[in-house]
Amino acid sequence: MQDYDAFYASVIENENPSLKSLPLAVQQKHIIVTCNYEARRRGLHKLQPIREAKRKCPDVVVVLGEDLTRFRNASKDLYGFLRAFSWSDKVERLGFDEVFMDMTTIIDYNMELLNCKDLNHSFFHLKKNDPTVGFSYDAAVMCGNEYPASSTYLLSSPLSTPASVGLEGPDPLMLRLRLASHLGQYLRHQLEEQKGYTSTVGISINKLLSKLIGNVHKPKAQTTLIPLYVSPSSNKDSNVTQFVDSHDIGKIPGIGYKLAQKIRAHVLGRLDIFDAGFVAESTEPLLVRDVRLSPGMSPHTLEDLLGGPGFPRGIGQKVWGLINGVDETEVGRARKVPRQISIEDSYIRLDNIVDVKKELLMLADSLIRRMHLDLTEADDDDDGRCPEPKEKRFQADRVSVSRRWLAHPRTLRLTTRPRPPVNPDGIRTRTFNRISRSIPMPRLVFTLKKKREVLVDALVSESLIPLFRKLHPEKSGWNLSLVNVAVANMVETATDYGDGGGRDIGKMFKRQENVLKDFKTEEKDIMPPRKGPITTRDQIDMWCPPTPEIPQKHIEIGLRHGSEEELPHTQASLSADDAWESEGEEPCLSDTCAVCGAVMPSFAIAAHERFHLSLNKG
DNA sequence: GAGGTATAG
DNA sequence: TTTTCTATACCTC
Repeated sequence: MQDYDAFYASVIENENPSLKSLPLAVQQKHIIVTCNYEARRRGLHKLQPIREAKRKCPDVVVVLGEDLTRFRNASKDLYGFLRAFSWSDKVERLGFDEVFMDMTTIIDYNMELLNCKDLNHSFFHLKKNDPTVGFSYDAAVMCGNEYPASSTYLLSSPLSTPASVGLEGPDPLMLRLRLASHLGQYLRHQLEEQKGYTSTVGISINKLLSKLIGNVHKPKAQTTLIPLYVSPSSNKDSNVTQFVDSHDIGKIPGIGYKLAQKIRAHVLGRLDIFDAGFVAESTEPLLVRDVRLSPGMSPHTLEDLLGGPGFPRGIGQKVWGLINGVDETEVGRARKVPRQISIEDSYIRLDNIVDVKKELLMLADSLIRRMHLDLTEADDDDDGRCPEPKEKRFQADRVSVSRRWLAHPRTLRLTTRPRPPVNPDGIRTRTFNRISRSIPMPRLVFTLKKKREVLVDALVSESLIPLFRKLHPEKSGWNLSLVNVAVANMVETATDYGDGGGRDIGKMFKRQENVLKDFKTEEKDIMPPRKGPITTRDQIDMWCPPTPEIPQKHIEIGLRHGSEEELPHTQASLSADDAWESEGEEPCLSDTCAVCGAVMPSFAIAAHERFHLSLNKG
């Protein structure tokens, strides 16, 4: 696991390097959301009220950070940078500033190339096909910090830990972790030199442990957790168990506020026979060790204790694993588009429809900007996803000005957080809850031709205001502390060529069929009945270029490009957009051909692609 | 799909 | 026991 040090503050510092030596804090509303390490040295910390921060450190530089655009962009950039080092694409972002990387394959490869006779002069290979790319390192030693600290065993064996050298030579796991530590060091240096960001890294055998171990030395550092299992006959705990045991139960990732409360109530409640009610409310620290060793503790006990509404099934097993240092969850694969996009703002008081509409306009505007940024790409061959090297591709002699959708969200959602109603008698406040209403995404917003302002106005008056009325039917009496607008439930457009290998038209066809199923149901759901019968033949004639015109060779070199010559994008795009705009007339969903990238109504896709397939065969 | 809960940074 | 502005996974209906 890798995380960028004081991320928001680092982004600001990179934009304005003169700030680097000063105490710097990033403000959202009335709090400091994060601050650099100089500010932390002076007593500032995350989520601190600005008043307090300014009192403690009057010369702190405060930067407003409610607009997350620059942080999001920096995060994306760094993520892309790190992702390029992965061979498996198992690179998962957690928030804006943390990245899990599963480096198993690259470590495996380098383990095999290791010369056991001369570990000191090893070369770490970063590319399979180019043996010159990589860096020199000493595979006989760990790089960076170790846990437990290396000094605890250096006395007995200067080059390796007791566990790493047995009768049969170095422990392979130990060796793997050493390689990982050098890779971690390399990545941190690259990130700093090429991108200007310092980071801290935690290295271990699963997500849980790599995250926890990364916290041991910060910032600008790395730590590797050495499993160091003692002999099985011994009663002593492994390093892993000792390490996890020493954490507070609530500090374990995956065990949040609610779970920690329940576990505390259970364990402390049994220990303290007096006044269980008081203890149950307690927030006093409770170590993982005390939970693990508490009487009757087992996966089943935990399932009974923790299972229930709001929690996933198998939570008992999951938590049991966590408190034993076991975490089987895979590092997620890099995704092309996010699952959802949401924009929100919080308010001191928002209690009338005029202000609400103003806010909705602002939020909707940001949302549409973001949809264009994150859900579309340049409609251009050189978009970075094409697996062919540049030279092999056709040089596009046209200017690419248009964009195409990578995914269409199916759902639009509005959520609000009403301010807890003040009951006349007491301070009775129901839990801090958000409520939401959602509707199918209005297709108008997928138009790329209209001015954003037009789409925003339509979205607000035709969708968001009605949603708001559903949430808050009363004309007054409400007071909101937060409003959020989100799009979710993405349906990816099947234009993905990037499976690493050659273009398998059959495979793409299969994928496209799956997506089509999706659109077919949608057609059934929202398309009005047709006025007259449209035959399959009609559709083919409308959207398929004549077969004999395209030479076979042309297709093989550049499928998409070749076809675009027959069906120029601008024309296809125009037609599709026209379809969007003619609301009542003949509305149809637009889609993009998986083979050539041409845009056309989704009903025409299947026939159009069959056309490609027949070309490929014959 | 719709609405909610929990967790994370 | 929540501040901010997000994002994800998974639950029930």
